[in-house]
Amino acid sequence: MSTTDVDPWIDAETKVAEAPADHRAELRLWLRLLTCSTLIENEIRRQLRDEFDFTLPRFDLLAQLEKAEDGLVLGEVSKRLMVSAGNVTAIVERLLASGHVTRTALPQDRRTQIVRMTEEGRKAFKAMADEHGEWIGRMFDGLEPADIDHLMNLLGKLKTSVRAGIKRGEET
Amino acid sequence: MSTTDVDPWIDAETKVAEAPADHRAELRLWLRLLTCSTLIENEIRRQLRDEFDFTLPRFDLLAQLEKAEDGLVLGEVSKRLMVSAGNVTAIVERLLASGHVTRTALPQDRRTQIVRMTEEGRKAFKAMADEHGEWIGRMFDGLEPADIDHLMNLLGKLKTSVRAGIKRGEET
DNA sequence: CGGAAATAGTTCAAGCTCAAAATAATTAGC
DNA sequence: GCTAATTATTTTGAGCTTGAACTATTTCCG
Repeated sequence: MSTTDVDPWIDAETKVAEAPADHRAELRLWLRLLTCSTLIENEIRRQLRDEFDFTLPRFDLLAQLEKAEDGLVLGEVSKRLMVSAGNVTAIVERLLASGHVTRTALPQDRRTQIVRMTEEGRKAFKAMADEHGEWIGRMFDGLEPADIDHLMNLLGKLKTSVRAGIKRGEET
Repeated sequence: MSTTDVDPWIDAETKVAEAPADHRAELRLWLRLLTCSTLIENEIRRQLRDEFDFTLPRFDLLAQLEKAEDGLVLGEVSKRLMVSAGNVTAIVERLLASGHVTRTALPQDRRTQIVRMTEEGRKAFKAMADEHGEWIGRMFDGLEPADIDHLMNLLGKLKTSVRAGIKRGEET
């Protein structure tokens, strides 16, 4: 039924010759990777909602602003969060309404909007980020420091590989 | 500035005594993990859309049905995909409209609905799954077999750790 | 048996997400 | 200087997602 039953030597030969590679191991790895991030992401959403009545997209946007001291141009936020520009517009709209950020047009180029955290935004973010660190710490608790290091390296390698693969895929 | 500069012996002592752990390395790892899955997921969405005019949630649901020969109860799909029940209802509704699946109430318990793939659904899924494997293969191309093995193990460990951490977090 | 509790799904309102089209402002080329 | 192309963002329409409230059905147990 499956190629895993047959002699590995023959399998390798036929595979190269005619059979399309099945990428079984890669697929399993992708599923496991997805499971991990879904588990973590869902837990963060839940906690953010229960503890702070806040959403993950809003938190993620604030996190970008925290890292960049002098505010960020909308397009830059979109790029960093890997979401569409229209999406950023909508989230900023809501953060504006809740008073976490301000939006100002750049005088020298009135097309571009700069988003900045307000003082209250900064305070609220700090409280959430502290807890957020605890949640992550709790979920990653079963990993040794060496595991963390190793995962960082391997995922770095994967990131590079994925970027290259996407580039190749776009040319099609 | 950071605790990484100081003597590790002193650091460990103060950390336990008073300073809240900052979980810096864990946080960086989580961000990298998230970047990887977002990159991969976005690419799969894009290809699914461009090549087949299909969405990832629909594809994921079909993938669950493919694995389970005799159809699946809605609640089981919800659990496996880690999404809400209402969400599954909506996606099944659309797959029903496009003819990829059927939905039948179980005679012995009329509350439960069983979803099954149709012949056309199975055919459409096969075509997409084949391509899907190629996309994954391309993106994971830069990883050695040993890397894949290693990542599987480490992510398995992470998965266990995360599940345990979530359980501890729920008790709060 | 008969009502209370549990279980399986659906509906709903709000928010997130995208791609495509539209708008507005700037820059480039003649 | 004036039009064309480019750039930054917003708008729009469709689909995904959630938690909470609701409906329908089954099970529990007195």
